[in-house]
Amino acid sequence: MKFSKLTYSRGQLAKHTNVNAETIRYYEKNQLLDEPKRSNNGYRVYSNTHIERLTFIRRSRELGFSINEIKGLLSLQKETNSCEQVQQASKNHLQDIQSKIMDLKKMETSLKNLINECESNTSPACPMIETLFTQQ
Amino acid sequence: MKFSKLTYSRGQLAKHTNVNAETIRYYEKNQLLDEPKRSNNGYRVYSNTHIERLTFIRRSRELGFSINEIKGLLSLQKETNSCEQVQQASKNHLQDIQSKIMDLKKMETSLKNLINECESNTSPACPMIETLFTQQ
DNA sequence: TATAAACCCTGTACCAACTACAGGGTCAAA
DNA sequence: TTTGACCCTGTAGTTGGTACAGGGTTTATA
Repeated sequence: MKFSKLTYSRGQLAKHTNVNAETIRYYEKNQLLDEPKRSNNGYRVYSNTHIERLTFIRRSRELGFSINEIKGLLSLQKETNSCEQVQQASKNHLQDIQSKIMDLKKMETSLKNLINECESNTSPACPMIETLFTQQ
Repeated sequence: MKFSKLTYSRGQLAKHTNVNAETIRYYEKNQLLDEPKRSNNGYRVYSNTHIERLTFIRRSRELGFSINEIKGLLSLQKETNSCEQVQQASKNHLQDIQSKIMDLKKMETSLKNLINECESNTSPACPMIETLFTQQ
């Protein structure tokens, strides 16, 4: 990916990176994104470095990394020979994702069962509601 | 499940239902749980009805229903012949869960691929970080 | 050239679903 | 009697943003 311009306003950065303009301010406030220079009128002036970094943040968010995890990755990025640590952090995160998947699959199964009971229901009471009220 | 007592303090209700005592106050403020009577000293006094309802709420939360969805279910519970509506609400919710599962599985796959690249890495740079910085 | 639209700035409030105080009052047991 | 475990209220913090309000600037168009 090549960048033709050298500087960008907040709105332009937003468009280039597919990140909401307000979110950019949020990332700055939360120290994910460096404070950019300002032009005479006080407007933020971003560089290609910001584009790269913000793209990294967006991709990491899409992978489900939290803001704090991304901070960790960004600090590792600066170090050499940090690949193992990056790997370890990612494996931990992978486990989180996998356990979320398992939780949701449990929900899915339980919910499907309840819906099936409703499907074959002939009584006036709803078996789903009944079960939720009485189980455990 | 049989209840031996007729009334409960907030802490006792919390223990019986496995819901945090502060959460009970939160549910009351958000109109999920009826305001209980008060004793002379101002303490909340709960009944078995509250136990049942709070159990319903907890079970529904465990199935991933939102507070608003639970409000909907609780209002349906009062109506007769609402089983179809309950079913429909649950099917909608099931779809939400299933799309969350798919999203997480996508994350899982991408993350696994990135970790595998790290595994076979011999260069000083971390391929995961590189990819996150440069992709798209 | 006027003016309107489209930006940019700041700070703050809102969302969900809780949790965790602070700063008090009450109650039960040793 | 005094200590600890409760209870009360209101409010702030959590996560990852989004959405104003109330201002200033810049750009496009009539």
